[in-house]
Amino acid sequence: MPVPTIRLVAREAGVSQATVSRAFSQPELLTPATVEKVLGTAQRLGYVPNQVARALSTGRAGNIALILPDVANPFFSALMRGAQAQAYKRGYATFLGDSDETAHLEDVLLAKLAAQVDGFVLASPRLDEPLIRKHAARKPVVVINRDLEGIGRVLVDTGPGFTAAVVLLAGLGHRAIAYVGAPRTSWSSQQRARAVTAAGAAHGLSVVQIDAGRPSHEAGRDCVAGLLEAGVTAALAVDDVVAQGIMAGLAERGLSVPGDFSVVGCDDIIAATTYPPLTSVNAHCALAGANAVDLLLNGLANPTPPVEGHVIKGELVIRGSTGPAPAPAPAPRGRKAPAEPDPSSRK
Amino acid sequence: MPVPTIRLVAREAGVSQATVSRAFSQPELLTPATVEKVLGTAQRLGYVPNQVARALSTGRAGNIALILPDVANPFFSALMRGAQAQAYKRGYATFLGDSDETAHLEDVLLAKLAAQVDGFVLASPRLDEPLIRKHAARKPVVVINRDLEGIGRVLVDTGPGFTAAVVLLAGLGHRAIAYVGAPRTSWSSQQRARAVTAAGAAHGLSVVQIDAGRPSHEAGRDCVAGLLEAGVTAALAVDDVVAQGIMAGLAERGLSVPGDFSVVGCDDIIAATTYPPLTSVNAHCALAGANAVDLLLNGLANPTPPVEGHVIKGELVIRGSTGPAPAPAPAPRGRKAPAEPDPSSRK
DNA sequence: CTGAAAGCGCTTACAG
DNA sequence: CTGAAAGCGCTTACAG
Repeated sequence: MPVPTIRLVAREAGVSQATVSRAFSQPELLTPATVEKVLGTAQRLGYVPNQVARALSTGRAGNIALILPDVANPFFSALMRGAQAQAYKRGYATFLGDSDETAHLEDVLLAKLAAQVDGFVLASPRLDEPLIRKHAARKPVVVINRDLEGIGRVLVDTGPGFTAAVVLLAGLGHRAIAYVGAPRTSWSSQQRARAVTAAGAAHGLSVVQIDAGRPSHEAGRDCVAGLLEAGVTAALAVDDVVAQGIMAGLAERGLSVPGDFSVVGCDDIIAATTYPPLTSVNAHCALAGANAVDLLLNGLANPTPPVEGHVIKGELVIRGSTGPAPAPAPAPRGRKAPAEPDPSSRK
Repeated sequence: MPVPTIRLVAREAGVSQATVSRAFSQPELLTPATVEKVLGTAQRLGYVPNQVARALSTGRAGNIALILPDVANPFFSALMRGAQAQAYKRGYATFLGDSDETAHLEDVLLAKLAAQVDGFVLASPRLDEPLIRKHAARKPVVVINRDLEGIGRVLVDTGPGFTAAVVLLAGLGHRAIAYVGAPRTSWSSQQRARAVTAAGAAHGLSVVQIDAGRPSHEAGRDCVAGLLEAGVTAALAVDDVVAQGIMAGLAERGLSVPGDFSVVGCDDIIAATTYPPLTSVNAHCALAGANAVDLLLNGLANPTPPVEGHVIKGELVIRGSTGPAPAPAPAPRGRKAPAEPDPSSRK
């Protein structure tokens, strides 16, 4: 059963192809009666305008593409959900390109999809700046969490949230903390590292930085040895996945959170579901995705779009993974220590 | 700067459009010298064949669409990752449609994308059978986790895994267990419920069924009251997200896993990252996605594709959320009980 | 308000 | 092995 085309509808409705076309794209040019007649027979025939033909004719594809490093990461799947929903609302379909954290694949995906989309949303691109600019020169591009002058961008400012987290930890008596980050290429991680360093200095905390590599649960777990060696009592992680990994690594060693160690994450997607629930900086992932799509689509509608930078504030959400600093075990001080030996050694 | 078209390349290379076209799509029909000449000038001009025009002309889009109920669910994001990667490998781009667990949106997405894709992968469709068949009659469709005669499908058979889980629990001394499922529309949930019921009967366990509604962390947490009321000592959940929710609900009430209660999940994406790590049935999500794409694409290549059903076995992975049944508290039995009172009440 | 016709950038029988 | 030409299904000035 062949798909009905505009010709068939025109013939059946007794009008020209142009009229059928207008009934769908510019009904205000037609008599209500004509519109109704055309739409009616279209409905009856199951006709839907062919997007491909429309795209070739108008030069507008009605599609956008979202390129991201890893859909399996909750931050990006939440972001993708927000982006896709918003694009759908505005009549656009969404391509997904997963670059597997690779700059090269990102480049290839951009090139391959260019002809089929009206614009791109690049979430946390791993591409270097010149290449991003090259693609942006050919097709409208909005980047998320990358601050490039002259390119539309949505930035989730998690700095204040991380600062608040450091203040929280300082207030709880922690003196030595760590920031566990992703590789240098990540704008977000750099931003968070800076906030932690600055806030730590301001509150007299010593701060060590650890690079976990590709942000994953394993990466978090694997850096626990380093954390303990460094003698810190709290860690702020680049995201919740890494934070959860750190908690798992601590649990493996019999350390409890927050009793023995405090952990802070970021994104706040899985944070409420971990055990214990993570204190985390909310990154408003879905909103970031939706805003990026809006920025892109508004730019398309506008002949000379002003380049906008949209900033979303990420605030701290305090849950159960942060608590008072543990009393230092190796060198107990205070007068009660000698008078009250460890109960476990009593027997 | 206008995008170069086939005409420009033809003129510059001193050949016809047909020759340029062939140089890209069927070079074996041309002299190597001609191919080289054409490709050279194309390269120099920055020419890339316009996919949209090609699609209109050939009727082949070079795209597929993946429709799923919720990208934010780890099962589907993992599946999407596998599908997208495989499609890319075979030269296809992937549209994502998130139906938000809604049959209607699924229907709309199918219709809107139909003209732009060569086929669909429907993961756990919420659509009723007649509508799925309607769409399958127009465009090649492969469904995942839905058993529809005559339609290509990939089924993850988690039945044996759930059976193994029930056997495990029975061996650990549990006598009353629960299956916490999703709504009736889910083929997977029905399959799992059947396996649990059958295995429970075979091993003399009493089995209660609880419907958690839309599978989510909250849904899992919310059904804990019902679980405890029902007097069961273990729960098997439709997926890991719900299982994790159940663990959270138990923790809220001061119950420990697996000490006081055992929990089993399914999918095995987040299972290794929860605390305690979940005993779970591996659903091979990424593989399912990749296989579905292969099935679809192989079908496209084949003039009269044989309808295949591809079955993936899901096996049980035992971790820390399952343990011996707790001794029944209200009616302690055994001779030692009176002789040895609870130590905590001693003081 | 509506229609006839050209054109979007390709592909592909059909000739030669 | 290569070219001229029709056609894919729309949209949109241009007339009327």
